Formats: sequence, structure tokens, C-alpha cells
Amino acid sequence: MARTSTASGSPGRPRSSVDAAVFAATRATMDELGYARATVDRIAAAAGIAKTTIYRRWPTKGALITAFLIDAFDAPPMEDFEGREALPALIRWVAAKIAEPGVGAAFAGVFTDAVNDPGLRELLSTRLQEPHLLTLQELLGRPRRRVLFVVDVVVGTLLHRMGMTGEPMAEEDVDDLVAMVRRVLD
Amino acid sequence: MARTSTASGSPGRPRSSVDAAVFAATRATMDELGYARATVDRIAAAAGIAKTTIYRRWPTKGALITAFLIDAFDAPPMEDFEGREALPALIRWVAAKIAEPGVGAAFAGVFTDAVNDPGLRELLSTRLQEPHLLTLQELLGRPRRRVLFVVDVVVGTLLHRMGMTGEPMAEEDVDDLVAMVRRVLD
DNA sequence: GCAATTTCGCTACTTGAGGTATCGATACTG
DNA sequence: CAGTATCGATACCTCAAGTAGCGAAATTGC
Repeated sequence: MARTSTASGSPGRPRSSVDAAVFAATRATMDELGYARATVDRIAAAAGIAKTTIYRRWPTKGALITAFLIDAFDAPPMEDFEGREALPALIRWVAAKIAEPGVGAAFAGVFTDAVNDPGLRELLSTRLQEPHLLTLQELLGRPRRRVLFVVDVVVGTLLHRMGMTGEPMAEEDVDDLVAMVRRVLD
Repeated sequence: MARTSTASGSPGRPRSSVDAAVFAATRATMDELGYARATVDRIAAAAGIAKTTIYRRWPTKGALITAFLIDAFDAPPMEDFEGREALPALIRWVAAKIAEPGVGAAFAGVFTDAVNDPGLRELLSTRLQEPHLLTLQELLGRPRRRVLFVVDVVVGTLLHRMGMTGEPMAEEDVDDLVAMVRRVLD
């Protein structure tokens, strides 16, 4: 098993830090099998840990995949995002992330579960979307409604292409997406 | 059971025409429980038929839901769609359809399954999207690539809003969507 | 070193849903 | 009435989400 966290004063065996291994295994299994067929058993096996260990950290499969996505979309390279070229760079970054093996499938899957699972929807909206929403709002200096709309357009378009074709959007079309959104914000 | 189809020369008990009842039951069950929890058993029960009868007509749950969607999105009122106002009217029609109870959930669900199910993706792309694609291409007089992009934007945006908020997009935002797409095609 | 404590892996289990098989009953054709 | 194809009902198989229980680690504090 991977590292084990440092002492924290409390007694008992410390939790081993398996997050990185689990996320990597999630990514690989998602890519190989997709959301529906990627079982928690297989993810656990790929990560080299027991299924029960996963359920001790994330209550449901949806929560696990959401955590994976939060991790995957964490920390966009903001240093590259200055001035007028910030938005295009950010859109291209999101497009590239969704194009990464496993990420698009995970996103689409957890997304669907969210439509009729208020708890998951809350998680997805609060933990995954909200931080980026705040960043964007500050970056663009636009009202929240406008920023929400832009996020729907960008992520929705990329995911729809992914679902319909099975492959990420071509660069050429991402260029069009950038141009379109740019005009919306003018 | 509903009507039974007219004689077709072949012997044996004719198939009863249950499609309308099944689609209505699918809509209601999707609305009530969402894609994941809407079981084929329940849909059959709601339609007043046996589960086996459903599986005699549609090979999988995904195929059933796709058929439901094809039926739901069939025959947009093209007589209303003439001249410059054709596209806005069509977008609003799609938005209203996705906003109908059960339709958005069904769409998002089958959509996710499609990401890693080539067969379902083929079905969805060929039977659901393609006809509308052809109509749009003729209506807009634009190259296929452009029309595909527009469809990704419109449907993707509407579905993303649905997934994130659990509710259909407000009319105000649909207006923005119309305006944005209009500019893309200019 | 040793007790107390907490997590680990493992195995077994429960529950539920997709999908299949079978069979008697039913509704047709000729 | 004979033949045929579908119907509903029931039972079943398989697989995956999630839970329970237990002995084996890995710690802290004495």
C-alpha cells in the first residue's frame, strides 16, 4: 500500500493516503470501460486496495467519481491566464481536460446521475463548478448569470460532442467555440 | 391491452400496438424516478403490459429510451419555421421539448450510456440526430460541420443546465442562446 | 515491550436491476 | 378446426452497488 499519513496525535492505525492511486485507477478504468461498466470492484483492484477501503472514504460511486473530477479539474494554470487571452486559454484547458482519457466518460456519467440525484447535484455544483465559477467571475468581471451561461455553453458543448461521437472535439471546432464565447462577452 | 394491429397476411396472433402506451409510461417513469432508477419493470407496469413484451420490441433499456426520444422529437412543426425566424423557433422548440417532464432526464441518461456504448451511440446519432441535422442543413444552407457545431452548442447547453440545476433553462437564458447562435451563423 | 485503538484486506452477504427462458393462454390465418 | 405467433406471468441468471464482520496490520501512549 502507498504512504501512510504522518502522526496526528490520535491513536490507532492511520489512514493510508490512497487518493492519488484511486484517482489514477479511476481514470484508467473509466477510459477502459466507461461509467456504467467501471465497477467499484475493478477500480479498487486497479488501485491495489480493497473495495471496502474506497467505501470508507467515499459514500457512493457517484461521490467517488465526483472527487476524481474535482481533482482532475483542480488548479488550472492561472499564471498563463492574463489579460484578453485568459478566456481562450481557459476554454482550451477545459477542452483538453475533457479530452483526457476517462475524464469525459466520468463527467458525462456523473452528470447523468446528477439529473435525478439532488445530493449528487449539490456536490457537483458546489464542489466542482462553484470554485471555477468564482474564478471566472473575477477574471471576466461579468455578472454571475452571464458566467453561468458561459459555463453551460462551453462544458455542455464539449460533452455533447463527446457523447455523440465518442471522441473529443477537434481543435478546429474548439477554435469556433472560443470565438463564439468571446463574442458573447463583448 | 391496447389495439391490435390489422391483419398483415401472416398467421399467428398479431402484435398489439403498445408503442404509444410504452412511450407515455416511459415519460412518466423517467419524470418520477430519473434514468437510473426508472426500471424496465416499472415502465412495463405503468404501461399495463409485461416486461417481456417490451424486450420483444426493444433489445435493451438504452434502445427503448432512444426510441422514446426519437418519438418525442419527431415532427417539429416545420410550418412555423420559415425565413429568418426559423432557427429561433426551432431552438425554442427543442428547449421546450427538453424541458418537458422526463425528456431531459431520458436524454441525459441515454446520452451517458452512449459515451462508452458504440452501438447505442450509433443509434442515437443515426436515428435521433441525423434527420434533424439534414433538416437544419437545408434550412440554414450551411456546411455540415457548422450545423453539427450548432447542434452541439444548443443541445449541450440545454442539457448541461438541466444536469447542474435539475431544472430546465429559463426563458431569459434561452433568449441568450438564440442570440448567440444567430451570431454564429451570420 | 505491551495494551488500546483504528484502519486495513478479505470474504460473505443483501438488494436490486437488466435481461433470458419457459409455458399456458390468446388471437389471429386459412 | 389446425397451425402459428404473440401475449402475460413467473421464475430465473448474472452482475454490480453497498454492507457486515473479522482477523491482521499499524499506530499512540505507557
